Amino acid sequence: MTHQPSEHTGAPPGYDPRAFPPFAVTVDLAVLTVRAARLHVLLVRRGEAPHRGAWALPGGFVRPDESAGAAARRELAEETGLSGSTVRHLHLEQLRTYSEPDRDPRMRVVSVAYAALLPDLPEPRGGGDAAHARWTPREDAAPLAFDHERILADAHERVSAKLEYTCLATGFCPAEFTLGELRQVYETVWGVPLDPPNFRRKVLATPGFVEAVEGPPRRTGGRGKPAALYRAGPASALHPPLLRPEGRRP
Amino acid sequence: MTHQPSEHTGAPPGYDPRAFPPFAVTVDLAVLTVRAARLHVLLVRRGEAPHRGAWALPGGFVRPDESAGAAARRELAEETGLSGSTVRHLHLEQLRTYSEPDRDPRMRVVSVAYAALLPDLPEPRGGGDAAHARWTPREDAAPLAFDHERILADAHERVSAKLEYTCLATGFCPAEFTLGELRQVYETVWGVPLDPPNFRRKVLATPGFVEAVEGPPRRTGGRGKPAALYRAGPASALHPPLLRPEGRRP
DNA sequence: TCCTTAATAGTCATCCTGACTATAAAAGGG
DNA sequence: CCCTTTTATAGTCAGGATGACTATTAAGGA
Repeated sequence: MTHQPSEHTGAPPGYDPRAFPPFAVTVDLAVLTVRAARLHVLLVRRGEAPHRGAWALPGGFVRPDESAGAAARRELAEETGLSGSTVRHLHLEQLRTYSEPDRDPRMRVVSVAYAALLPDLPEPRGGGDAAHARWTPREDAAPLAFDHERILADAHERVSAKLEYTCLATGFCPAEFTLGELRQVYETVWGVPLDPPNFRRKVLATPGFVEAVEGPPRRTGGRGKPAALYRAGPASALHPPLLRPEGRRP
Repeated sequence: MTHQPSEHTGAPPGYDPRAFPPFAVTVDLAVLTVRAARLHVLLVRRGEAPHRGAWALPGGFVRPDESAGAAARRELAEETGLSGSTVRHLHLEQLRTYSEPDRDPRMRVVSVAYAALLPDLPEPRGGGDAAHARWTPREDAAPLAFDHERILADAHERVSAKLEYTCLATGFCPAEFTLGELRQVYETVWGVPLDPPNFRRKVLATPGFVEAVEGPPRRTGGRGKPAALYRAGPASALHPPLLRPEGRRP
């Protein structure tokens, strides 16, 4: 990137280097969490045209002195009210960039989309007036403004895929969690039930995925035998991967 | 996205919707091919400051009326002289967007990077004055202008990963190819030798990956027993994946 | 003709996974 | 207090997939 306009770039001859085509650059965030065994996404209600009153993914303009990733973290902090330290450390994944010329009816805007995973469910308290932010079940997130349904679908697919070969799932969990909760994350994001013994075997057989927490098997909450607690381990990748059960042969 | 500047986006209060921060948007292309059992990348020599005279990835400004993907295809056609039809059909993969504020010393430029795979080795004949385009062995592609070494590294990693779970490798091959040539693609991109019988077994066991070509086992070229010919099949994904031999346990 | 090279056919043991069965430890209802 | 329900956890078992090898076939070159 950052090319000089010149003949071979396709710019018109005699093109002035400073007279580049002007674009606005924004970020859009697909912030996901697992809540009550359902995948939720953070949505805001638009207060401005176009799509005034419609639900949309949070986002905003990239400022002149920050990268798109920095803008995404700033917007995330503003929308959720999470502490700077929390936002600074959580996983932000750049999805892709959407640049169709007609994405925005007012002007040429390209948007860099990010996906973020949040542990539990801190009700969003927008930094300023953002009581307009709400957790919405993923399947209820329609219609959305602009091409945000597409972005959300891409985010969902990317997260589903990354669960297969990374330890990302622990990002959906609190600091200490049970294997049942971790399994719930997979089942919720993938939308399929998993066999508890097999899931347990696989997770425990992957070095560095999770670490046992010493204490008693406290923290039941519901019925059933109390489960042991684990925390996220140092590993970041899964070898071999934990594949979605899709190629099922009966 | 395409957001209206407003208080909750982080824009200054009273911000005028049209006075968005101005950015230039470019595309950069990591065009890869396998040539003489080595991975090559298409580089151009810069004729303008900054980095005048340095090698760089081909690319250029996105025009006001085209998407980044369309700009990438246009630039690719201009740099390689490939036919419009060829360029229109080959696989272009959006990598990610690079937006560090200091990427370009002259102005604020964000660049959408793409990776492309080309079959054999059509010596690049730039559309206009682009005799400045050259195939360069991937490991010789340094130093490069701007952050292009980083982009190239990201492209290499992305392609390596996609070879594992997609049929992308056939994109490096001509219309008809031998399993040895296909294996060569994997070995070259991954930089590791693969066991020929095992590779063959895996490829043939994946439905739709390749289809046998009827004719005689023509097209030898070198020594050894002549190999049967295949063409790309209809499948696009590999289930289960063909994983890189990295987690080797001795 | 002998040697080298590369494709292709098989073998074998191991690892991983999906499908199940069984046991343990809680909560809740009668 | 006993019984049922629920969830966690321990094992078992067969089949598929893979890595490591051996063997055979069919060219080219010296």
